[in-house]
Amino acid sequence: MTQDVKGTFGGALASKVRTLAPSMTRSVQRVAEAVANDPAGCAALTVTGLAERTGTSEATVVRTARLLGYPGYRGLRLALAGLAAQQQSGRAPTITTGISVDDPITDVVAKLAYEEQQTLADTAAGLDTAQLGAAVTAAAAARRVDVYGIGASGLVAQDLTQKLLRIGRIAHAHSDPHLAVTNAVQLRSGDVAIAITHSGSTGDVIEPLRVAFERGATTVAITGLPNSAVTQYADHVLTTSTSRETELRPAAMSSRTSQLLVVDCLFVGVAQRTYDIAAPALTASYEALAHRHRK
Amino acid sequence: MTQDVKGTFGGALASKVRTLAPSMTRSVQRVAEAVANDPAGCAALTVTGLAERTGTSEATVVRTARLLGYPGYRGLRLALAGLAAQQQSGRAPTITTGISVDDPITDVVAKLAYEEQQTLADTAAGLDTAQLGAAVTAAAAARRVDVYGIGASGLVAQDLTQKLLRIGRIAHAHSDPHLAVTNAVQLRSGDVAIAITHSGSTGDVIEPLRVAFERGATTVAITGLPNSAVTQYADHVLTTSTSRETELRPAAMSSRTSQLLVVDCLFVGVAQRTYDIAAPALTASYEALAHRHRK
DNA sequence: ACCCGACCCGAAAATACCTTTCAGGGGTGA
DNA sequence: TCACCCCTGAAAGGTATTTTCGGGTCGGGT
Repeated sequence: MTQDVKGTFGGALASKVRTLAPSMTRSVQRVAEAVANDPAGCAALTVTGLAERTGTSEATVVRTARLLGYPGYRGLRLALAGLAAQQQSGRAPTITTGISVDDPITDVVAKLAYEEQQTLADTAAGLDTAQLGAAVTAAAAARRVDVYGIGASGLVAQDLTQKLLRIGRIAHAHSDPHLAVTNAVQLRSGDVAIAITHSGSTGDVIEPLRVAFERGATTVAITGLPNSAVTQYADHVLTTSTSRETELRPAAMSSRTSQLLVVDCLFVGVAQRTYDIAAPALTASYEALAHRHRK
Repeated sequence: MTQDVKGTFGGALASKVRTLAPSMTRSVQRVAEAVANDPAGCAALTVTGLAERTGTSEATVVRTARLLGYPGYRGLRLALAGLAAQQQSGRAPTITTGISVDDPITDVVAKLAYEEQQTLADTAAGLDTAQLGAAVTAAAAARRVDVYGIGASGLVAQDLTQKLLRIGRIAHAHSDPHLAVTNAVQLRSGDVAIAITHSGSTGDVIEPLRVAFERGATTVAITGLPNSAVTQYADHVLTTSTSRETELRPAAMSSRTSQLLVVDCLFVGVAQRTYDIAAPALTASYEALAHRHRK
């Protein structure tokens, strides 16, 4: 950090200092300047501290605060803290670039959070609610729901399954391609099969969906590429966002966020449609867990 | 629940209050709520004033400030002033209430996306980067990393494991409590054990962490309640945000988002520290998958 | 050149505020 | 029912802030 770049902020306080400067005595001016140049730093100081830093006395500091229109140093300090916060938050949107190797950990957190937020916004914007509604309707009425996913998408599949089970739906997640196909054969009209694949071309996931499709089940594809292979066997296609991946943030990471949002929407939708069953089921599972923790 | 209008702002402080609320006593909670609901108003009050307003004593106010992570009331008050300033400087809160049964599907998508974004922001704001850095350093140097998680947290554990494996780290996820303990016994100094539990009181997850802790491994807890049981065996605690859950959006959902962000940060951090190994490993796994899709 | 008045300024007293200690009270589990 | 623990507020104890006050300096007048 360079030494006094801070001085150029355009707060109301700085202008007040400038206006009043001519009518100030030397010592008071020193204090006022210090305060205008580094609000954040001064906010952290006590009267005594600021007096020392400016080479003056406590009395002078208080006088300065009064002159600037505050009831005392306490008031000035509060205002300073506010300024500091604003200053800091104004600096936040400097996140444009991706994550690089030498980013400090603080930046990593900020950037990741920011990117995931972007992903969520993109997904929400790009989601076809008509398709989603259809998928929800089908899932809410289904005898059973099978979900296929492999690798990172496999976890999303399990997440969906866990939640559907919680609200009394019968759901299964399959990561094993063979078992998936074996189970898909059991499906028939009125059942629902959901395939989750970011690329849309994961053979191991497409295959069971194809089987389910041919057996007459309602099929749903959650994918980032709406024109990919998987969609040809899908009655409803839910599109996840394909945000750019950087070297340190592989595709799996952003696609997962996106997939989870879609899956959550699906879940909440189903819960709404089957509220009479879902609500007590949720309560029951909540209590069961609470009991477990208590013991 | 009271129906204060102001209470819906999404500051880091509000989320911290929510996070810690369960572990708070009545009086402290009263103070915390007052502070979260009206930062600006409280910033203008002295300890005595705030004590009177909340019908408690000065001691309690100071205790609350400490609990929220400030050195004393002075610190809290400064932070409050900052918040107040930020709040005032043009912020359109767009108060979205929770999701209700009769929301159309379009609203569900929008609200879910918004809430998850909030969760991300809160998590990022509340994450202790020093703790995170320490955890990263330990994980980057570890001989092996074991991750414990059950239920929804189990999926997060698997997610972390998958990613660490991708960059050449040796990692295992355990959802089976018995196997987890059995494996924990194998750990020793230089190894890392990570427990993921939202409530912080999941016995099946605490137990293996305790074992790992006693065997001399570096232990990390990822939890929403930083004062909970799990932290007593944790060298480093990473706090996830506890956003309010609604009936249709159970805790598992928001905690998952939060946990995943933390896990991602951990992953990226480790990838940075071990860049020479991580980068080629990522490329290799990417190509292996591309090849698989092509066929 | 000297004196006088006005005004700045900082040391120290006075006060307000914050923090800590301590003992009573209420709830909980045995 | 009893004992225990932990929360809680009253009051003592410490800082931080404010006020007071007297020394010092400077400019103008004699």
